[in-house]
Amino acid sequence: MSTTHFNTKERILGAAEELFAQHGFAGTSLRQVTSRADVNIAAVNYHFGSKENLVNEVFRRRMDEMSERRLALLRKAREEKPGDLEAILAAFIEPPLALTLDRHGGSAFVRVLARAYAEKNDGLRKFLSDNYGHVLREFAKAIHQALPGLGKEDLYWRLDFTAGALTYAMSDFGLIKRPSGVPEKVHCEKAAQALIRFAAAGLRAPA
Amino acid sequence: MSTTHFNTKERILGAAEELFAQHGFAGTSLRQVTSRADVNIAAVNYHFGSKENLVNEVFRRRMDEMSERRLALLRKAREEKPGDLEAILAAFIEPPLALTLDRHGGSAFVRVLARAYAEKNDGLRKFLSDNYGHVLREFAKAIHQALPGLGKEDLYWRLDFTAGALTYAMSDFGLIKRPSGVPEKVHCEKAAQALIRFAAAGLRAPA
DNA sequence: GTCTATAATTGGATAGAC
DNA sequence: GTCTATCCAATTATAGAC
Repeated sequence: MSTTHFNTKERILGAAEELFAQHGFAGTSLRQVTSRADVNIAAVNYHFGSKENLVNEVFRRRMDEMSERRLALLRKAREEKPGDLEAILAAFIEPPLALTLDRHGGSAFVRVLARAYAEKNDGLRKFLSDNYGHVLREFAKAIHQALPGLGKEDLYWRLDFTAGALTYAMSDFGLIKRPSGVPEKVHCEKAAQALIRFAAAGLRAPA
Repeated sequence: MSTTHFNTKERILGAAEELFAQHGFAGTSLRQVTSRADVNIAAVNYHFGSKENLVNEVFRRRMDEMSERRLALLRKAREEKPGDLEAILAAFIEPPLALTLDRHGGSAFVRVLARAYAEKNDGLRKFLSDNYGHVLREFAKAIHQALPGLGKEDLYWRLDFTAGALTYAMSDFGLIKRPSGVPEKVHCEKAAQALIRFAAAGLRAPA
């Protein structure tokens, strides 16, 4: 612990996260990373072994926390408001959106996440599916209980649509740009509320 | 015209499209492209001048047709079924999904499109926004007329969510995989119907 | 239009001193 | 743990023969 944020390893992770968000994984060179982190080029291989492993570690650092937060909120929602679809969706949506408000570069990570969805092959998708796939399955189970009338196939389609909408919204693609008068925090809360309403209505649509 | 599909230029475009879908733009080298297209390495610079321009041309080839098809269907929907939200959404969703059924590599292009959304800076986003942004604005207008009660801000949010869901669904990320017993064509039509229902319900949600 | 050959640069990774 | 220096493979791009 202690000054984790200022040692070499953390500086590399932070710089890599920002550059991956901006230029993608293949589009970012280790030289750019070490230059931005203001560390020596050899440090990345010393601490991470390879570029591929650096990519994985960039994910692990945020995903572990985000997944636990999602599952904790889901557990709480199922206890306190059983069958409440909006509460389930909030548990899914809020942790990633909260990252965009994080003081320390979490905002870059949500765009890195969007990148990951576009990566087709490579170890990365397997890494994510292996380590965090159970989270998505847990949410599928909860929504199935909240909407027992919805068939499995439609449920999966609509979950995919929801994940796509979330990814898109998180990455400030698209039409919506934060107006300069509106604070980031307010903008994010609006996004979360809008998405929960949209997805809840979509999930409840007649089959 | 004539044998456009078998000359060098078209072969390069086709090979590039497939590789871009699989490995991204930065992750694909021109040598991979020319190797798969079975043309000489120098041909790509002769025909396209640079890698960046090749990327743009890969987009132009499909986007021109797709955008015209979207606008034509939208025009038809507004004439024949004025105010019919589902018809508007169908006009937006069907052309890209139809590409996945295209005999000649259109299926790769939809994944290339998803890649494009993840590209943050670069000339590509500007190229797409400059050349095809008016299509999205046209759909925004149509939906605004179909749902006059929906405020501008919510409309834009929900349009972004819809575009995200579409992108995600097109790219076979996520949970849904086509079962081996189901033909591609049936799978795509199911996806389109499911998405139209989902998005229509989401757009109609109370503010 | 297509080829060979090569220039000029940049990439990931490592060896070895400190 | 951190540095310099370097290796070696791969990249984009071009020059010039055919």
